[in-house]
Amino acid sequence: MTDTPPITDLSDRAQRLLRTLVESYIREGQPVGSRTLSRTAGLDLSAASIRNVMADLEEMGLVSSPHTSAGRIPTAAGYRLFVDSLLEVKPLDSREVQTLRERLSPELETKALVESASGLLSAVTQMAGMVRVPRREHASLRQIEFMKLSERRVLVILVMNKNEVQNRILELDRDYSAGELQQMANYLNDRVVGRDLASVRQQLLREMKAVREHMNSLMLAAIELGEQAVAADQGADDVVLAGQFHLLDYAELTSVEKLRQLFEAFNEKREILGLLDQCIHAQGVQIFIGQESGHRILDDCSVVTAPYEVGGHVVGVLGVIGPTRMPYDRVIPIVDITARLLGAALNSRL
Amino acid sequence: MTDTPPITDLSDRAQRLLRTLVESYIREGQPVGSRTLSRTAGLDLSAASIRNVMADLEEMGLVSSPHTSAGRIPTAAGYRLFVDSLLEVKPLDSREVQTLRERLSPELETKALVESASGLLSAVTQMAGMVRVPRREHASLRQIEFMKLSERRVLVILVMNKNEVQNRILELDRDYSAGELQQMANYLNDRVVGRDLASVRQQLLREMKAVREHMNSLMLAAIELGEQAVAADQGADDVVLAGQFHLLDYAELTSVEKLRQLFEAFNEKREILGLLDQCIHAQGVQIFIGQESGHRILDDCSVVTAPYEVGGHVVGVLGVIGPTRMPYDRVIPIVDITARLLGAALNSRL
DNA sequence: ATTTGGCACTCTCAAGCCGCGAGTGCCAAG
DNA sequence: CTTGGCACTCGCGGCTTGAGAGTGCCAAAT
Repeated sequence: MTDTPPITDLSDRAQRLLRTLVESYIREGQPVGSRTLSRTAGLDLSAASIRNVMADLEEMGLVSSPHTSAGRIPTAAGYRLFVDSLLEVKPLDSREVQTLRERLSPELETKALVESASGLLSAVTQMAGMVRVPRREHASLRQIEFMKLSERRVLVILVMNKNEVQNRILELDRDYSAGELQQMANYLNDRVVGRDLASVRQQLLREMKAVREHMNSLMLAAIELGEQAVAADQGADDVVLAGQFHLLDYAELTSVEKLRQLFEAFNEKREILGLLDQCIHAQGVQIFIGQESGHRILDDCSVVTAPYEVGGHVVGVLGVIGPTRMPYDRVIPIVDITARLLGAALNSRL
Repeated sequence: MTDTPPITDLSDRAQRLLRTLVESYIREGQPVGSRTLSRTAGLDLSAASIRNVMADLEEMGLVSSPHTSAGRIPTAAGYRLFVDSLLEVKPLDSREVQTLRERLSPELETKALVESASGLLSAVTQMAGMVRVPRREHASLRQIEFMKLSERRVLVILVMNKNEVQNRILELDRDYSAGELQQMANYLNDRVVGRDLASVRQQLLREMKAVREHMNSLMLAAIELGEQAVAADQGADDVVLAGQFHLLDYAELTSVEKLRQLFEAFNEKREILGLLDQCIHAQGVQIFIGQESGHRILDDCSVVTAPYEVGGHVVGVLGVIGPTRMPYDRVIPIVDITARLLGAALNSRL
């Protein structure tokens, strides 16, 4: 009963010391000794007393020493406790929020908006930023049009909202006249407009089965064409990274081999995509410290993510990757606010 | 007369030795001593004799020794001479060409094609690949259509070729009916289709001045709208990079600070863009060794580029960035062929 | 019972030293 | 002109050493 929430095991003093230690290590990047703690923790204890506490903390697996006579550094568990119970999150000052808001203008088109968000995350935190591009399942469809390109090729135009238009080129099974295409578009517009892509797709599939016999072939073709048009959300399996190079600044990641692997992973994106997708259903900011993310390559890193919403649905995730000793008190609100602002920007153009 | 083409100053023997030295250094990455050269150059000379030649080469600034008792390594000038006069370019074997050709299928849309090219360059050479996206000035226009989105917003669709469609959203000064938009489109299609963007733009500007008075206002509006539509080739100022992480493998670039700057430059792209633009008018493969590129960040790198053409016009440049000791004999034909294949792929879908 | 000063101990890190190996330059003999 | 020989230089890995930082533990003090 006393070991699952280790916080109850910890005296105020131990908590205070752990907190000071973590803060100091995050700031300086160097092991913290008892002497330093006795000076900075404001507890008016001698170094010797502090050493006793540190020995306890070490036994609990919250801190460790790189070698006998270095100070202590937090372990992953130490960071975890720190983040969960000891951290005081600094609210961003309104000037910073204002800057973020300006750079995430609803006027931008989706891609630019996402790139801007990723760039901002990296610039503001001095770490790597990442944004999972928004899923479109719940984006509602405003209008659908066909445009004949050549005999069997037709351009499908899906108008999503004020600032976003998608188009796809489809290969048809036979030649349709411009008039036929217009009819098909009208037919589809009648029954899909204002609905979201996912439900449109479902409905089209349903209708296709239901009316196959007693329906004229043009309608059937229309449905099929519509289905094809809204089917694959191509390119949606993507994530936009920015500022990876910032990670070169952190000495603790300096094993060239590790760095290489990390950058290779950034290049491939697959792993990052998996990471982000796995926390798309979490509520609010989520933090993975060290191995918690489950991805080997990120063992020495921490990841802070937050989902963002449009129209009440989570449509994507964004976050940053940095060293485990990142300034969580700043990073957490930044990621949080950026997610809200990105959501808001996407939302306000529906 | 004897100093501009230093090749005439060099005895056959010296050339042979320089060549062997450069090849060996490119392969091994380590200073080459006289002993090694005497064994590998196939000249049947003792190490002592070779030392004499090496002293000459050093005096000419073609090689240098990192310290008294290491072997010699090529200087930038040495690489230059090697590349200009001593290099035997290996033709790619047809299997490799075939692979490249398959991955650069004309079926892909422009963006995918460019990304594929960049990825291939990096994967095949194990260095960083880069592709300047094609300019569209000379891309001919097939069709132009307008689609009304809301009162004053209209979607302009520019059909460029079989696999490429551009669209832009324009804000209008007044409300046009769907019929008016159709008329405008017809008017524009009559006079622009099949011409390239640049000349279309010029013509529209000319007509705008010429007919301002005795023309009905709809035509004038059509011209203005058309002008706006083809005006800015947005997003064309771009370059697609790939495989930057490969550069982490080369020990000679291992000063973390330099690497950081390099990756920062990759991130910003501006500098890379400048580099590529500066060699867009060169014919065929161009090589910058060390400082020759004029960009500080690339002092320890070499750059190999080649422009690619569509319809007889150069529309872009591609290339690779790697260490000065890159295997030029392989890299040069790879860059060359990739440029040709990319051009061909873009061309065959006009 | 907790806190503290003291002390012995451990370990890293930087500096210095040493000998090896690789390579050079030069010279005199071939 | 070429070559073997020889003295010399220099970087590198290994070893030692001393300083500094920090720990753990104990006995005395509060």
